[in-house]
Amino acid sequence: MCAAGVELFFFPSAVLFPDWAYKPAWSPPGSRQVHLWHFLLELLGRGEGGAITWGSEWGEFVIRDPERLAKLWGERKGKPHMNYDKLSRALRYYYNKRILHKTKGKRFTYKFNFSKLVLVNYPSLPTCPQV
DNA sequence: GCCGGAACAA
DNA sequence: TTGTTCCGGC
Repeated sequence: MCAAGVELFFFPSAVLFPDWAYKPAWSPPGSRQVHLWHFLLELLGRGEGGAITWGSEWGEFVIRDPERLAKLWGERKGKPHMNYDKLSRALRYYYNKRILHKTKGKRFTYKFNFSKLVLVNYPSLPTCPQV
């Protein structure tokens, strides 16, 4: 079974993203770098509130309060001057990495590529030819 | 708003 | 290597 198979096996039509999927497989003692996609899944998983929510499609999410989300992200990273312009630039770098892509036409709306996230989080899993 | 190049930090 | 900062362009 490859990673995409694992994804299909463990992902039914659930509303929330499973806990194991966004928890780092290994815990670096002390200095763990919190990645943006991990932070977003944290808030989405908690149903944090107005800042960000799941969208209509599977893996799609909508940023309801961009500047508030940016402030939360800035607090997490110790970057007091973070704003949505800079946060969204980081999101755009995910396009080529195939972690995210934009839902065109929908404002503040992006979509996760979950199978890619599984590969990033669990590199020990066998890879698929065309993930 | 959204895109992506460029310089830079960690 | 993952963002952060800045920015011209559409």
